[in-house]
Amino acid sequence: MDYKFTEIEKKWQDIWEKEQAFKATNDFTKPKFYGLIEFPYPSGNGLHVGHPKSNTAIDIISRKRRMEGYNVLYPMGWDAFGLPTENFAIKNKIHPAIVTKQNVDRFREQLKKIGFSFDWDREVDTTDPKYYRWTQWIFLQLYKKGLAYKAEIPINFCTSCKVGLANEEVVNGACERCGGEVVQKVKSQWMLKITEYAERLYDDLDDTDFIEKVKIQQRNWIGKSKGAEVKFKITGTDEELVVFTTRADTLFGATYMVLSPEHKVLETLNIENRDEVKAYQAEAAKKSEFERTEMNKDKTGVMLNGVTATNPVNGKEIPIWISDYVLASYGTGAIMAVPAHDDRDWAFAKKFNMPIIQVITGEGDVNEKANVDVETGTMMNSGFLDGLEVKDAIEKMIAYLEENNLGKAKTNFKLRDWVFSRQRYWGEPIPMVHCEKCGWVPLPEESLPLELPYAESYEPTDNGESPLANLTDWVNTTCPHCGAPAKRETDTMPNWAGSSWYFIRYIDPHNDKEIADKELLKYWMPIDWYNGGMEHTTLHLLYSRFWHKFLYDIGVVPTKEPYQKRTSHGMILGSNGEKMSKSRGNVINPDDMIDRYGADTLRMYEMFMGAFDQAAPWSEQSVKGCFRFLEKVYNLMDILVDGDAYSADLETAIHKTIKKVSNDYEKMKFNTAIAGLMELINEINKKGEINKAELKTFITLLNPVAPHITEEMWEQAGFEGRLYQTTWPEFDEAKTVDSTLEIPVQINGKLRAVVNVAKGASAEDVEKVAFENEEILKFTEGKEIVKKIYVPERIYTIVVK
RNA sequence: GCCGAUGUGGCGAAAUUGGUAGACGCACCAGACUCAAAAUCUGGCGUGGUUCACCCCACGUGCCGGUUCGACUCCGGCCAUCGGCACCA
Repeated sequence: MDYKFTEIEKKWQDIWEKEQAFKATNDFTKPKFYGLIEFPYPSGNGLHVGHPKSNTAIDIISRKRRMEGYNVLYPMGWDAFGLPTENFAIKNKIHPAIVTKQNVDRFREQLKKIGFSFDWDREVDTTDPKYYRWTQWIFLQLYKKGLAYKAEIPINFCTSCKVGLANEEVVNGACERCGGEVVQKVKSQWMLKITEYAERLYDDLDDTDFIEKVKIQQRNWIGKSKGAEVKFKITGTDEELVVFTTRADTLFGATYMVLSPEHKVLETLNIENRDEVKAYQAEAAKKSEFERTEMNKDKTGVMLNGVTATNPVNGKEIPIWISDYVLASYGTGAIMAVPAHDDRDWAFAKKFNMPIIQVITGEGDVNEKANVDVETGTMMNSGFLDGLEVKDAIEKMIAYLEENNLGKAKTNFKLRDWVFSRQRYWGEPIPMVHCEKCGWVPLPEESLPLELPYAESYEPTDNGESPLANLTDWVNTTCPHCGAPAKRETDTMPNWAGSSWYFIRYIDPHNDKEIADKELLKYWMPIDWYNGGMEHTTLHLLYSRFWHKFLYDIGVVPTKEPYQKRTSHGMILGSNGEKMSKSRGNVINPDDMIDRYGADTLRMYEMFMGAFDQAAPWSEQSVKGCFRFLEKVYNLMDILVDGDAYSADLETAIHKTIKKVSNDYEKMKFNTAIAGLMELINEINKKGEINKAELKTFITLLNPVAPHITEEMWEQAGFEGRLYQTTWPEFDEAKTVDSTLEIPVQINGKLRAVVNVAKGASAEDVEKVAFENEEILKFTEGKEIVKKIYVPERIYTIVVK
């Protein structure tokens, strides 16, 4: 029979839609499963082959869960605000809303053609005012709790996109999106205090089932360091300089201090060489943060003349420097320099002839090279710490500092607050109004959504203002507080805003009273399984966890964490092994694949191509291999015979396969699950017939991967109801083992024979058979047998001398 | 520099976590079918040696060493590739 995949796939997609096959019900009596994949950004290029990889994986789990009796929520939506759409709109003079609609329609159609079991009734779109009403609402809650604030800060500014960027969006000094040059620019920006949640974002990872890689990357990004703050008196004044150090034990080795050029205290100090300092500050300000970190080989700096500090533990007077190797944005913007045990301080000390004092024992001369290998060691030149082990010395020093009010234990994070303003059109308007009298005033919640006004031109302005600034009719408003004339905020939100909570809206997408119904949230949260790309680990994943924790704190959501489990798929590379990109000309269009081989083949190939979490190159030859397999599957209809129990000669193979496929799907080892099904079909074809019971199990196991062809076969074979409504097959552990076993026999670790024994044979049984074997006798005759080892059902080993 | 991952046939890979290395698929080779080709089916397919052939033997999972009856798997030391972070005190 001909495998007419186009016809079959269309037929079943229509039936599923008509029957609302994958609708999630609010049936609280059933256990729930909430499966999620990152909703796509509907770009003009259409669906990428990477999308189906993630989607199919969770689709497989979702389909399996339904058959296991779960109430499954597997939704889809659109993360549609963002720069590419806006840039496309500017270039082609089409309104971004229209571009978005076109792209969404295309994406939806493409996704439907692949047969994902999404509940399409729950579609969300971040650019829909009914949706972003709640994005704005969340912002207002953040504002009320003091977690959103406006600050004049140097931001990363992309000279090409003309937009401010979060630290996370700057890659090697360039804009993450366009690769344009990023410079520092001081602007008044809305900021979100993600740093207030740093500790919890770090610690609560312990309660999740995220894959280890994701946890580690998040922890590194949050960058927790335990240490101490230490106060240094500025000699002859009452002023103090506070530094942060992770190595309080090395305080006796601090021979000078360094301040960042931006340090506030510099304004008030009585510096003799003020001009020199000013010149250095100006120089540093010109450089971008990237340039400052790039030029890290050569240390520069200026010593403050006429100002010194006192080392609090030994009373020594030490000089103070400014240098751009000290960052204003981390710790206190000031450090104590311990050149003997820090590479950077050492390089600086060498260049400017500062004294180097070794305080921890170790090999090598600290005058030649800093001794930084000081996790262990004994204190020296350190007064009351002398002779202590490093670990104890840190503790003792911190205790000493606290007792004498010279400092205290302190934990610092690398994570910085989230720059939330964008000077762009295509984003959620920030629902704030600036009044001369009242300052920043939030819009009343009832007035939301604050809709994005229609604009003729949405090109960024040259002065770095948002295009909304040109819409004076919209900008000019009245103060919600006092009624006086006021101006709206013209910056918009970053596109991370809409994606930071979308999974909440899926639970109750049409609710116009609240973000989502409490009972429903209680039932559906948390998300049981979330799959997505590693590239979102430090951006989307962290931001959405932050918002979720905030919503938890104000009683909106019932769980501390949004995602119970997070997994990550490997990238699909072009057939040349390089990243797929238009410029490399190695892009595969999923539509082509569906036209030529069908959606089931596409789905199956993407699951079969390699380990799920690893990158793998595209191979059209292998796509054909999967197609051939599905043809073979379809041809099982030609050899179908009656039978309502597994036949004796296939029983073991089937039980084995049920076990393997069930386990492998759960572990996302889709490639080996499929290989298992291939093995089974090879065995069936060797036999030349399959009975109905066997077919039923076979197509049920394959269904999550290839839902269309299997549903069609289900109908053709005359099984009752629909395959998507059936239950997942069970296996009998006892029947997964063959009745006779092939036991390899090794002598001194080398395979010498394979013997057959019955299932459940004892070591004595195996020994008996083994020593009847000619090969074995050949190698054991006349030798002393030292040892015999039997690993049940695995291997039999003889050691001879 | 730091953190993480990876390294196995011509290629994508697998190995129940210490127990027959290379399952499954691709490519390739041979045969069948065909006037022929495609498709399909059957068989072969790590390297080397030996043999008419079946058999058999040795070697083989990035490199060096170790533990073990037995190592892709564990331990120690390197090398390479790819990600992420990077003057974070």
